[in-house]
Amino acid sequence: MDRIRTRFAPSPTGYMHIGNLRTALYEYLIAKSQGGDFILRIEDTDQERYVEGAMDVVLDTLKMTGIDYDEGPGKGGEYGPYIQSERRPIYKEYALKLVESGHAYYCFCTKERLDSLKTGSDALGTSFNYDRHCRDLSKEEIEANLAAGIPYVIRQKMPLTGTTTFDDAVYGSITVENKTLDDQVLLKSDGLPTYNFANVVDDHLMKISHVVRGNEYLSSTPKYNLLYEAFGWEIPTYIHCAPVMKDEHNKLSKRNGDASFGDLIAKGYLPEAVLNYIALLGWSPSGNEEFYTLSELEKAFTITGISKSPSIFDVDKLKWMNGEYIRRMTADEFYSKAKPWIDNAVGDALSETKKIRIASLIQPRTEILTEIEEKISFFKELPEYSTELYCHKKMKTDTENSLTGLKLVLDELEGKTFAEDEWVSQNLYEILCNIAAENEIKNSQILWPVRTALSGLAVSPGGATELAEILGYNETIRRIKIGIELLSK
RNA sequence: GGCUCCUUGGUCAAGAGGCUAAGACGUCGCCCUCUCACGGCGAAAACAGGGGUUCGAUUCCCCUAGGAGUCACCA
Repeated sequence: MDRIRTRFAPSPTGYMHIGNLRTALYEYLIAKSQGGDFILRIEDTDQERYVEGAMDVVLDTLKMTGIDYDEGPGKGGEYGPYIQSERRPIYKEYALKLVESGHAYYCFCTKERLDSLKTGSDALGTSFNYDRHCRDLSKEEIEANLAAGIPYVIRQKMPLTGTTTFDDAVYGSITVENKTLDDQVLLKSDGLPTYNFANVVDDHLMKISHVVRGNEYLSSTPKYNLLYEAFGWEIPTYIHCAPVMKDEHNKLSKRNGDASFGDLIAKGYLPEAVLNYIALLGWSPSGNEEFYTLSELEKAFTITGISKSPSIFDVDKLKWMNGEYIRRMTADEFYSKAKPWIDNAVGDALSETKKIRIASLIQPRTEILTEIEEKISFFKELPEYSTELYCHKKMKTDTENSLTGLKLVLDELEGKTFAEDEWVSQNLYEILCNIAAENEIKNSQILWPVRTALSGLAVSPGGATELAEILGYNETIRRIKIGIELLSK
């Protein structure tokens, strides 16, 4: 069997679509799971869509996710160039070969003629097919038109009868009637190939063995097959993937304002988590394991696990998985990822040690990195809060006993000096619980008021004594006094 | 509209003639607990509908319904 070779062939739009990234992933995995090659080819034959810097988006994404290509722009390879606009002369040459062999023909129809055909078929409510007006022009007519410089396109000459069958590794065998196939344009009047034609030529020339793409191409695949046959080329294995959806009816798309890969990263998702999640969107491993690194995926991936029906992108599950990745990090790893966000939230107010302590508190409470800031900004500045916060049914607290509790704590702590190793959560916890015991009240009637006074929030990343440790003695006393003052009004 | 494809819980999905129809997210409940989260335990929740084939269909076939894709000198 020949070497497995797959390719990712994005058109550079400056937006890394999640569906495209998933296709790239599958292409990479199919190749790598068999020890094959993964090629990057840029399809930029549509000059109108040219976007500055768009190729960098593709390159950066692949780099960030670890999807490394063996051949492609910037890397070279045996079958370059890998940018379609640099391959221009190739396509015409192959189109002409098809004309010679009788599988394609010159078409000199004007835009106006085609438009009127189209409006005619629209009126009938039927599909538009080219009426094959130029299909059987005589050699003389063609020569004359060419000599006169009349613009032309080259069209594929479809068989008029019979059927064409192709096999897809996901969808199985699909057969269509040849008479439903349009004599599609292969070479445009500007001399550039259409996507369908360039794809076939490039895939063959680059020795692509497995063509992986969205299932929107399923219906044009018979035309591909006919092209391969006309050239006498070996037909690749087709693998069509169902789309990634935003909801039941709509694809995930830039038009709908849906997040691109870059957007997700900016929102605080980790590239590994995103990759892991989308690997599972439309593909299922043989066991129940859901967590895979890229190299684990390379081992586990199988084409038979790809599903036929569309998958809805579930942000909730991605979030959960991202949180799971965060929780599985070592404390050091998490701190280095979280540091920019922590710095942003608390500035220089706290020492490095305190920040590390904060990181340890928020690590199990963070699903995406962007949540960090709002969770910890109270360390820097006590928010304004309502005394309602002191009332908690389960803690059996109200504004009155909270005031009492805070006063007891203040009495106990104020004026005392604490060594550094004494002002720690564990020790403070004992002190506070002792206060409760001595006064025969519930622990919660001390702890809840203190936690509330220190955070000014209904929920906080840590309990009373953990917050106190980080805030330090002075700030703790200050915030307790503020609480007492508020409750005394 | 023609052609092609798809259809298991709210979501991702396993299952390939006989199963109490997996697992995960989410939801809900309980436990743990200095709030919340983490963690632990548990619950509710699905084979689109109708016909066949078969001793037996989620699984095979047909039809219906619903959905998607495609029908460009766009990719």
